[in-house]
Amino acid sequence: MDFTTSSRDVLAAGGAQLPPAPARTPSRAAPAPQCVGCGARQRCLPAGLSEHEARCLHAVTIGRRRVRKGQALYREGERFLFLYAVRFGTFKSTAMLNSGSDQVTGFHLPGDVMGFDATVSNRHPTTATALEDAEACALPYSQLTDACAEERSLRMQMLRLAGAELVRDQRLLALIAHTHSEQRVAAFLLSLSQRMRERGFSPSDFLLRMTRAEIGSYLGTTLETVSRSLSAFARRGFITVRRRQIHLADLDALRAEFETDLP
Amino acid sequence: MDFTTSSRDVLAAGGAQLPPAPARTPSRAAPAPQCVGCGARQRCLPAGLSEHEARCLHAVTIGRRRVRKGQALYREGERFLFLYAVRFGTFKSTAMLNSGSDQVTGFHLPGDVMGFDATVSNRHPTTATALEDAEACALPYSQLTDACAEERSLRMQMLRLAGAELVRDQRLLALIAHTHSEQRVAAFLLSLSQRMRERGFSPSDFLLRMTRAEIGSYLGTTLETVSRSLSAFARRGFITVRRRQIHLADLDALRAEFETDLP
DNA sequence: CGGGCCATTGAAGTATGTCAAAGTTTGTGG
DNA sequence: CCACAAACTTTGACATACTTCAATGGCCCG
Repeated sequence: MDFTTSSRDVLAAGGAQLPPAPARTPSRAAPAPQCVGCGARQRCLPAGLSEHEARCLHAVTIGRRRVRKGQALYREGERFLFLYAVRFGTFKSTAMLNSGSDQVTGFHLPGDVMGFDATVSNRHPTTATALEDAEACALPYSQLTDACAEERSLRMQMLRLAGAELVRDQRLLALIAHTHSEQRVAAFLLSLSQRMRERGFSPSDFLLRMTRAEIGSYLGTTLETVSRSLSAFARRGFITVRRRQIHLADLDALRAEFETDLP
Repeated sequence: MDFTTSSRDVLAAGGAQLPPAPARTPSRAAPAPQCVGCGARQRCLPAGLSEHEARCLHAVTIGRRRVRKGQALYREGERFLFLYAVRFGTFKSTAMLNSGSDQVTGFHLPGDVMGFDATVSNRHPTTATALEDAEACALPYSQLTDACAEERSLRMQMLRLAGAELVRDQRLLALIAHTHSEQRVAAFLLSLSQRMRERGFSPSDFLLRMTRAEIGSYLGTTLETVSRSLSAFARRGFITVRRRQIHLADLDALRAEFETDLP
């Protein structure tokens, strides 16, 4: 990890943590057979693997699951059989609280691999819901761990992806535990911007696929506070907001906002 | 995972999530050669593996590292070479914030395996410090992933341990994001109590190895609030506190406290 | 085109952070 | 072994960021 920028990537997705691809294949990951032509390939499971190394994925039968907006890819409590890699679209992960309400634990963009948290109990501890029409690859966990026997680099990639999620959660924890709400919202926007950039989208203009309430739940605050923070940023000229449409007019100002007065 | 009690194990350590041992060896995990005689064995890496399965750990040279109170086992930014399994003593994990102050990201008891968060970047993103004189096993990560080639169950155990930490962080996140400070402190005490029980210590009488400030940092609040919460519990007769010595007089009342008025 | 969801904004109440001071324990060095 | 210093904890008073409650308006989808 590049520690000089770590403070700016507080909420970066797991994929953002991957080291650069080996020099041999500088700008694109080696294609696993089923992955050829997938737009998310370079941020997904085969990322960073050589062609030879990715060959062991031949043995894995990868299914595709189309999910409509609002529908669940898997639900809390379901048996754990697959890891899921986002092909396109956006997902949220949620966990039910005692009270019955939902806590949002993550947002997932193309290339993200979901489901590592199910390895403990063989049940999914969260529900994954599509925030727009989306598609994911279903990776049979059993076959995947079998494939790991052959290729050391795949073994390490699996643990790396799990570790990436761990780091992401730790940073979110630090953010929520130690900053004020405006800084959290700023960090959220910066993180999303960075993830959009990494996926080839505009880092300064994008559509929020989640509601203010979902952002609030994720950041440990209320929808009103999120809305007020966005309005405050807009008033100060950092951003333009119109409903879900976000334009980041001054990324540096936003970064400064996020870095100020930490305890 | 047992979902009926999940709400009570909010902060449970990774080890707490392991499924029961196979019927063949009901009450003790199969010994890896170096692990024979280790008190933490049943909650550690070889937990749940059969004797045959644990044999592949032969090839792993396990070193022991003695650490005095206040000293670091590894530091943030150091190269990632080993996972560490706690033999005895208590550790805290901390990450430096922008401001230079430390955020506590976890407490680790015997049997806990630390370091999975380093798999992403090949650097430790946190510092592990002993809260009392302690000892840990250093597991060479490279050898460990090699050993995974042979044994499927070891591969799964590795991912399971990483996933356990993930679940723990997610629950802590939900706790901090969605509860008031007294509930967090109650949950912290309950979690510690549970972890003590799992390790064969008294679940109702134990010594806190961490300061109020460290608890506060971990729970996203201040040392004063932690102190006030403990005093409040004591005043209501749920617990007795004397400095670091804790006696849980009424576990059920504490659970009720923790479960009340979630949003 | 209408109903429901979503977002914005205001006003008021409150939990908790902050500042401060005193007491207690632990550790250290003479 | 004692004495002093440093670190930790407790408790109080005050300030404030944020939640809560409420009302309005806009947008989208059926």
